[in-house]
Amino acid sequence: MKYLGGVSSTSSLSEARDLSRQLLRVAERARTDFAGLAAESGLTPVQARAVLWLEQPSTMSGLAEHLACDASNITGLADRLTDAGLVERVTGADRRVKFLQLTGRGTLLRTGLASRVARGSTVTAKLNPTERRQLATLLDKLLA
Amino acid sequence: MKYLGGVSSTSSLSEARDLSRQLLRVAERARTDFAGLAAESGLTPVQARAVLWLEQPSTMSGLAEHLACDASNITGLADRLTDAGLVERVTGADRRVKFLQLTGRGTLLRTGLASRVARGSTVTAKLNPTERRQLATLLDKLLA
DNA sequence: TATTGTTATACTCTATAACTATA
DNA sequence: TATAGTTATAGAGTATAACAATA
Repeated sequence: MKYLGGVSSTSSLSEARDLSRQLLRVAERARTDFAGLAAESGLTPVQARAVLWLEQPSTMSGLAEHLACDASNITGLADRLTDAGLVERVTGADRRVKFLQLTGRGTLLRTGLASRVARGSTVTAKLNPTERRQLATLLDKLLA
Repeated sequence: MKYLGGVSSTSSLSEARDLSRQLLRVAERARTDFAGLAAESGLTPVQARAVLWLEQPSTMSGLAEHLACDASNITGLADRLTDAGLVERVTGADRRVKFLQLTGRGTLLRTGLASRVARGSTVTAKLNPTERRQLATLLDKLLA
């Protein structure tokens, strides 16, 4: 940094670095919170993401895309969710395709998990309405 | 939601839910970005977190605490970083304790990774200075 | 031939429990 | 006895490659 000259360049650089650190810490916190909520439902984080995604039935490759992982992993994931009685495979019209669909028990579990994710977020607790609006705007820009 | 009555309750609930979703998406993005930067250095995300943490030498249990995992995992992690030539074990004054210390190559890699994490963040690119200050304030409150 | 899902394989991360060396 | 690290074991997530069934 000492080679960069201007004071404002230097401070904006370290400011950006600190902001990155903060964001990583918040991301870590969000990850931990989510893992805790998943565990309360007896699920790993990836299983929880899968169950939340399955509000509508999804092909296995669709789930792979959502989870951003190779499609070959979905076989085992679906097996474990099936063993837990949360998911069923339903063959599609194109008989190569299998849809994953929540069972009744899976739907119940998903509903509870989803509401806990919505309520249990650190965000809801620690920010007032104005701050939440501000944050939503900023997050929109980050995701744009 | 239709059983909740007041409009403001309803909208603040769905607002909180949307905000949670946004935060999870940002966290996911941050996670993906970080994994990509780690991979550019030939590291897994956990290995990258370890290397970044080792700016100062750390005991193995200290690293376990930082990574929020059981201490038994650090043996293998340290082995892999050692095999990669990035880390050395140094026995402490209390001869039960081993410090993990970056090698010269590890230090070089850490420096590059750290600067890419700082610069490569989605944050720096997409927000102006005012927005970054706002975001920093809000993240502080989330982490409080 | 191309696509969907499965299987086989290998590596990493993770936890628990039993162990060694040291304090 | 207590602590730091290791080893053994097991389960889960991840990728690549080869395969079967279907289109």
